[in-house]
Amino acid sequence: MSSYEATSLRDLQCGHVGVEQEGRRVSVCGWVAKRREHGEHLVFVDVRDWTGVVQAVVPGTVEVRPEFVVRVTGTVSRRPAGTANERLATGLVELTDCDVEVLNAAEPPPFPLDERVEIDEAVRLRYRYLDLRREPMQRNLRVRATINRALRAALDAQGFCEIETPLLWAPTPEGAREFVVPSRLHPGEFYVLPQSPQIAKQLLMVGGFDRYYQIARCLRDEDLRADRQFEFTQLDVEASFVTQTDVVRFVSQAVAAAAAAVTGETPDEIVTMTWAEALDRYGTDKPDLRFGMEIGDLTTAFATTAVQALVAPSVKALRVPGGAEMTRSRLDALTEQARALGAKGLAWFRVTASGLESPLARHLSPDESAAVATLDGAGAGDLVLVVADEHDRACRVLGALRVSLGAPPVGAGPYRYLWVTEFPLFEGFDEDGDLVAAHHPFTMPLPEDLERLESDPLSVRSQAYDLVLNGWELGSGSVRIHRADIQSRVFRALGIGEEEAASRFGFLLGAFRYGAPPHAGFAFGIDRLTAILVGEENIREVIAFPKTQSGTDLMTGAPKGITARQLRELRLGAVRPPA
RNA sequence: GGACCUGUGGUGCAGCUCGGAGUGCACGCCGCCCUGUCAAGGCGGAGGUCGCGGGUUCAAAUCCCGUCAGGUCCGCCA
Repeated sequence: MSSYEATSLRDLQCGHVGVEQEGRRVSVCGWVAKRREHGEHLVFVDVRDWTGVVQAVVPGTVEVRPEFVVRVTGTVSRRPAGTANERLATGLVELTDCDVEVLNAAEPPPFPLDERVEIDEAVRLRYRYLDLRREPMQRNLRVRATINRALRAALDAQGFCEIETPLLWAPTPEGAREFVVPSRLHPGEFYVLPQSPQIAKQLLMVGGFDRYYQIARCLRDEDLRADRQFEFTQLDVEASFVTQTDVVRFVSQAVAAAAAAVTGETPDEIVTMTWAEALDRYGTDKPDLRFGMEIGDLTTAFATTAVQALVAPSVKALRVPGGAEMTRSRLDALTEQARALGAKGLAWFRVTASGLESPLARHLSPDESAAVATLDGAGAGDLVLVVADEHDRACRVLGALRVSLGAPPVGAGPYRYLWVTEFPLFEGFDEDGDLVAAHHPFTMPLPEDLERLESDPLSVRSQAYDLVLNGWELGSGSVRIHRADIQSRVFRALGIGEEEAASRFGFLLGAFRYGAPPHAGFAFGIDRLTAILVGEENIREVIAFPKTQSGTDLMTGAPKGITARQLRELRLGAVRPPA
C-alpha cells in the first residue's frame, strides 16, 4: 500500500483492492456507481474510479446517490462464500464495516455513466466532463497518452531533440485556410495559427538541430469530418543529412513502438508501394490492404468494342464477391454514386452459371464477355463493375466503390501499414493555369525526373511519401529542397514570382542562403493513429474536448461574440451576416 | 455551397408507411418496503413545446414546405 496511488485521502485506487490487502483497514476515494439498499441494516455502495469498482458494505443506511464523491474507509474482507462476483476484478473482496464520507454531493447526471446504452453525441459533448468519466473515454485518452509516451521514447532513443515552435506565426497564404489572430499592439495586422510547423522545422534544420521532433498542435480552418478537426495533433519530425530511406526508418520505428505499446504486438515490416501502383490497383493514394478486390484492367479486351459506352482510353473493372445478389435499385444507387464521383456511367455485370446478366450483356463480343466473366477469378454469384474513362478517373471511381462495398470498419484489425512513395510533384493546374503543388512547394523532385520540370511537369515525381493505415492517411512527408536553384525552378513552375516568393517565404529563402543542410521530414496524425488503435471510427472519441461538425463547442458555446471593449482594443468591427 | 440520415418525459427506444385523445417498453428520478446484493427485488408516484415555424385537414408526433441542431459524405483539407 505504499504505491504512488496513495494520497492524503486514499490508500489505493478502487480497482486495486484485492486479497493482498485482506484484513487491513483502507480508504478509497471515488464516485458512487451504484447503491443497493436492503432495508435499514444493509447497503451496498459500489465506488468507482478509473481503475475499477469496489463494493463497500455499509451497516445501516447511507445518504448517497450515483456520482456522489465519497471517501470510503473499510476493512478489506473476502466475500462470504457464494457471493463473489466473477465479473468484477475486485469481486473476491469487499470493504466491510464501512464509514462513508461524502466529499461532495451530486445531482443526478443527465445520462447514465455506465456503458450499457449509447448516448446521443450532442448530449455527451454538452456534458463532456461527465462523458470523460465513462470507461470508453478514460480508456481512449489513456491509450493516447501511452502512444505519446512511446513515440517520445522511440525518438529520444534515436537522438531526436524535442523543440516547441510558435503558435502565433506569420500568414503565408498557401494550402489550408488559416485561423487568424488579430494583433492588439499592431492594429490591422494579424498572426495566424500554424496549419503545421513545416517552415519552422525547416529553419531548425538550418539552425543545426539535425534531429527534431515535436508533438505539435496544428490548426486548419477547413470543414470538419469524422477524421478531421480544426485542431489536431501531429508527431512532427525533421532530420538533416538524411534521405527518404532514413526518414521512413525513423517513422516506421516510432509508429511500430507506439502500436506495440498499445496492442502488445510489433507490426510486420511496413510494405511500400508507389503512388502510381496504388492508384492503378486500388484507385486511391491511401489503399486499404485488409481486403482484396483489386481493380482489374479490361482496356485491351475492350480496345475494339462495339459498345459506345465503353469506348475510352481506359477500361477498369472491379469484382464484387457475391454482388450478383444486389437488387436493381441497389445497382442504380451504385451507378448514381459513380456519377457523383465523376464517372460518365457504371456498367454492371452479374456473373451467373449461364453467363453474364446485364443490360449490356448481349452487346459484348464473346471475347469481351469472357474477359468480364473471368476478371479477378470471378465466379457465379459475383458482380463485375466496369468504368470506362480516363485512367485516373476510372481507377478513382472504382477505388471509392471498392471501399464502400468492401472495407471493414477502420479499427477492425488487422493493422495493415503501407508507405506510398513517388507522389507526383504537381497535382494539376489552378484556374490561372499555374501548376498546383501536390505536397508543398518545398518538396524535392526525384533527381531523374528533374529534367522534365519545365517540359512535362505533370510527369515529374517527387520525393514525397505517405504513411497509410487501413485506408486512412496517417501522415505525409518529403525530402525538402535545400538548393536555391531548384527551388527557383519549382516556384517558377508554380507561378510564384521572385517578388512573391520573397514576400511570402523570404525568411526561409534567406535562411537557405546561409548553409541549409539537406533535410527531410514527416508528420503524422496522432488522433488518427489513436482512433484506429482503439477501434474508433471517429477521432472525436480520442479527443477530450472536440468540436462538432459545424465547428462549435457544445460545452463552452464557442465560437461566441466578444465584448465591445475587446473589439475596440483590437480595432476590429464585428460584422454579422444579415439575419 | 451540395446530398443523405437522425430529432418523441432526464436517458435509450417503439409509435410515423396507412392521420383519430401524449399511447407503450426499458433505465433513471421521488416515496414506501426489504439483512448478501452486484443490470438487486417489490409496491406506488412524478415527469412531455413529439426540435422549431408554417401549411393541408373536422383532426397532425404521423402528410407537405421551410428552418434549426447533431451526424455521415461530396466540395474543401498545399
